[in-house]
Amino acid sequence: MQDHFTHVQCSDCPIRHRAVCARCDADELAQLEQMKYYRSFQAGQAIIWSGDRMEFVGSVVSGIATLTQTMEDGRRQMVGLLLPSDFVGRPGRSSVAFDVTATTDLVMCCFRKKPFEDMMSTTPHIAQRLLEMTLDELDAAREWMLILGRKTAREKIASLIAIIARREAGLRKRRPQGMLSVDLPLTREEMADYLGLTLETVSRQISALRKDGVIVLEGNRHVSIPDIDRLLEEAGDDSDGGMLV
Amino acid sequence: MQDHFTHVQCSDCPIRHRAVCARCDADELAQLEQMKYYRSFQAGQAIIWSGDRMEFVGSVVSGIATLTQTMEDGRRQMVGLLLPSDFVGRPGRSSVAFDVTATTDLVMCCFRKKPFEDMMSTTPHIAQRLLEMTLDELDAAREWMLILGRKTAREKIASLIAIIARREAGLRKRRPQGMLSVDLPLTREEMADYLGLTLETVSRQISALRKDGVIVLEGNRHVSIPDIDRLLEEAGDDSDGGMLV
DNA sequence: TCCATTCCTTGACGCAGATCAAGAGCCAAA
DNA sequence: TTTGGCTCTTGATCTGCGTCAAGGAATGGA
Repeated sequence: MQDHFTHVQCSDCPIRHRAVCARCDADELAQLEQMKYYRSFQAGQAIIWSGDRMEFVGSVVSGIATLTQTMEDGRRQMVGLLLPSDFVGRPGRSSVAFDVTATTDLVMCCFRKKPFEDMMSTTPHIAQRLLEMTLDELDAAREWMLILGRKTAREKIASLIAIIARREAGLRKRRPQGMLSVDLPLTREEMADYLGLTLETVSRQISALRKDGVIVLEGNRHVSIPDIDRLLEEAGDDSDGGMLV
Repeated sequence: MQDHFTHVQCSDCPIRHRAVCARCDADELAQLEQMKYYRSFQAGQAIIWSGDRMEFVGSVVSGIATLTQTMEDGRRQMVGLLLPSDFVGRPGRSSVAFDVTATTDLVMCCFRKKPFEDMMSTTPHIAQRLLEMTLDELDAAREWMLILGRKTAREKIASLIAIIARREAGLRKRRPQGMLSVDLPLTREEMADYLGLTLETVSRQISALRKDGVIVLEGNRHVSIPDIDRLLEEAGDDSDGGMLV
């Protein structure tokens, strides 16, 4: 069931052109090839706990992970959603501030932290790409803050579906044709943690969007979107801001 | 009233050791010195509008700016708070996604975008420092997401005061002695935009924290904190997480 | 000195979303 | 086939915060 990835050549890697190594040339890739190793995680398994000493950094190759923060009384907020090619870990700091958890079976391409940091200081291509990725994440976090702070429950759900559709579209090569459709990679509870809601409210709002014809459900997890502009309108986004398609 | 900053030597600059230029050596500083210029903004004045073409990047030298996002119907969320030494602008992208506004009189040290980008690609010290600063901002954004998504109004206010106290403490050299005290650099409405609340709720919760002795007000803007641990407890933070003092 | 403006506080009331509760659908193990 | 464990849906009720409204305090300009 689970891919094995005992060792894949970087040149054959599915995330070769999107990950931290995207700008590396053949020499640099060979150097990374030396220090990398693959690691698999099962759905639900912790990758790192907040406060843990972290001995590696790396990229998600396949599967989905979440970054969450939990308060003492159990309230929980998701603060990052990691798809293939996303980077895990913070160079220059010994521990993480958030829990990282695999929500599906997942494979990571790991680098031991020290050699990677050393390489980063001598190889501008890596630091440059990591800066670019971090700036993108910061933009996404800020968009997310608007959702958390100011949007209604219905708008939050519509926004989440739009975001997932956009990210899925970005990962695939081909243009989506026909009706746009998305597999939600999260349970209702995880969506609630993403959006600062309860799982009951998530369920109710999904039902409401379905009744109103904004989305079509096939099973619990699969969503078709008859009219993407309608969805973006429900999300409260500028009609042009989507840059989807 | 307003500082003039016609031209300050980098070596005398108050943010020399915290800004994007922190790691630059004398040569690199001389190069930056060539391309920099100062620009002043009045309280309330826009620095850049969302979507504008941006012809410069730069550092806040003195004063405070906010980064905000606004929905079509006027709902507004602050997504960044810029204090002296913070960086404005995104290398490698031609426009900004957020409104940047001076909330006090403010001085920026600006670099024209193109020469700065060119220098970044040849001077690792700048890209490295910018990466570090961006990672810090991302951490702050994620902490903020927990506040927006899961905290109560009272916890939000306590968290904001704690954050401002922490950042002010970071900017000053000397250890604060005696009772910790903070000047709120924001109006009630700006605090509301920061926290995803209304200004009325902000006002009510500040009054409540005052009545309960968690904070002491002197005027509307000045807050003293008799017991920082009590404040952090009210903020819902781990007692140890503060790293203040 | 007076007035206008901006910022802040406080009260009354309503509603969106939380909480509490029950049960349905689905899958895997017994 | 039954049982137990998830995940999800839906209903009833409660409550924290938003909304609407009025007025106070501070500041600056005429």
